[in-house]
Amino acid sequence: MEESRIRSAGLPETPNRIERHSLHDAILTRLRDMIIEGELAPGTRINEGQVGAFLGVSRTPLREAIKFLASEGLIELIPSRGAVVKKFTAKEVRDMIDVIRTLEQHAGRTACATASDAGIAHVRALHDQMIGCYQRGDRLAYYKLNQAIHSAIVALADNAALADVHQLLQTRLKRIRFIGHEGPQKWAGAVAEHEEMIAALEARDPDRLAAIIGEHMDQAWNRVQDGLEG
Amino acid sequence: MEESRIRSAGLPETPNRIERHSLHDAILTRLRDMIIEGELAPGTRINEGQVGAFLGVSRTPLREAIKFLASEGLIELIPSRGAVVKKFTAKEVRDMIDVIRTLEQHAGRTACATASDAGIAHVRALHDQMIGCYQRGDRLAYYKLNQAIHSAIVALADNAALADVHQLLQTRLKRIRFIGHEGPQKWAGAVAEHEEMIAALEARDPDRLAAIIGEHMDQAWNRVQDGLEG
DNA sequence: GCTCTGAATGCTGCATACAAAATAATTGCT
DNA sequence: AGCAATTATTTTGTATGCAGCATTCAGAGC
Repeated sequence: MEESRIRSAGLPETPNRIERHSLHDAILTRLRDMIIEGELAPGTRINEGQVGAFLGVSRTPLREAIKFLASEGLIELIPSRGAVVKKFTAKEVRDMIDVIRTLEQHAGRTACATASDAGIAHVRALHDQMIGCYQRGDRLAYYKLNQAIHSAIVALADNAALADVHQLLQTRLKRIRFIGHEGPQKWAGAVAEHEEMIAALEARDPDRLAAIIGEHMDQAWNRVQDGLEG
Repeated sequence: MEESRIRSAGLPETPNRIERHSLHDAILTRLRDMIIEGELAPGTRINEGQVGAFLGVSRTPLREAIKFLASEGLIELIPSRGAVVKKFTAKEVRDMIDVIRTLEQHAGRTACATASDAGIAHVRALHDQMIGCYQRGDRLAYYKLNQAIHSAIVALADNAALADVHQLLQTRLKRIRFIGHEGPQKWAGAVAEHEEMIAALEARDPDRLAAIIGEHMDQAWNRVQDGLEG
């Protein structure tokens, strides 16, 4: 029962068909990726027919996924006119980073007080991996591990709501950060800041950790800003 | 490119097109209300056929609304088994309040620095109204104004992302808070705390404001806890 | 030449129809 | 009677069809 399903005739050769068991999750992830990677640029109106045919699914589950992403803030719903990929202004991006900073600082403080040694060691392990990526110059893997580390620190706080909202904003920003290619010296700086973060975490020094996170997010804003202005 | 808008030039800027999003928003609000008011109790499995018939809509837009609410965290999706109203544990509630405290404190600090006098005056006005509700013993109106005030303070920070995530958690908590009926003395305490909050805001004293918000959220947790156990 | 009007087209929003999965009911066997 | 297996029924998941709104474009009127 491999290919017995929908055959959208006459569309791009590459089978972009979806393989998972639940279409809902699959469409969701696929759409998110398409938005993050810029395949669906901000401001783009999502044509249900076209996108549905492209993904090889009918409009019904696609629309459900669109509604879900709309609630996540990646997509904007316009009455009787469908959905467009949300376009973020510079201020909105700065505001998002501002909130993420607040959340991570709070998470960090909590983590210093409550996290297990094993949990902290796990973050350290991720960090070591990331160092490897840096030395290898593997930007994509670095990028992913970077996000993973920030999420891991938030996870140390053991607060589902905190992790939720952090993840939400992180997702909204992903496309933006995906663009930001900092130069080598800034990259080195970012790595150094990470090193300091882990150190403060291992020392369980909440104020120092919060301070570094604050710095780190400021830098993130600078990098993004450069990327936005070109 | 100037978009498609400038057609009939003499008419009001915003066409009063209330409700052509019709069903989607309507179902959304209705479902949220049903959940908040307990008509759909936590843990309840949502039968699409029944609920759809009850609301007088077909399953298609209902499912879209369910997906939306799932993304908001009010509903949980279980593969091939539909949707159930999310049931929050005591820890989850405490964690949500913890995050809300952090967000409101940050909002308060920002507001002290950047809010306009008019904006602060508006919060004061809401507060005065709320006092009226308190004196009249109008719990429902008080409850709604209470939420409005907290949202207004967050709004003063002029940060859309902040407002978004705050609103998100606020919504998740609504049903819980809706239950919590504190006794008269606690109610009086809450009113007093609000008074202090507004005062600190008018004085633009960020640390004091943050401290009071912290206290206030601790109290909120107490009240909720009583409600959960009582 | 320009604006306005109205038909044509495409797309969204909703409902219905159909397929697959899960739950409930029933039968058959020990 | 108890339990397993199987069938029936309910419910979810997906596709398709249809009506109405929006956008476009052609032509009439100025």
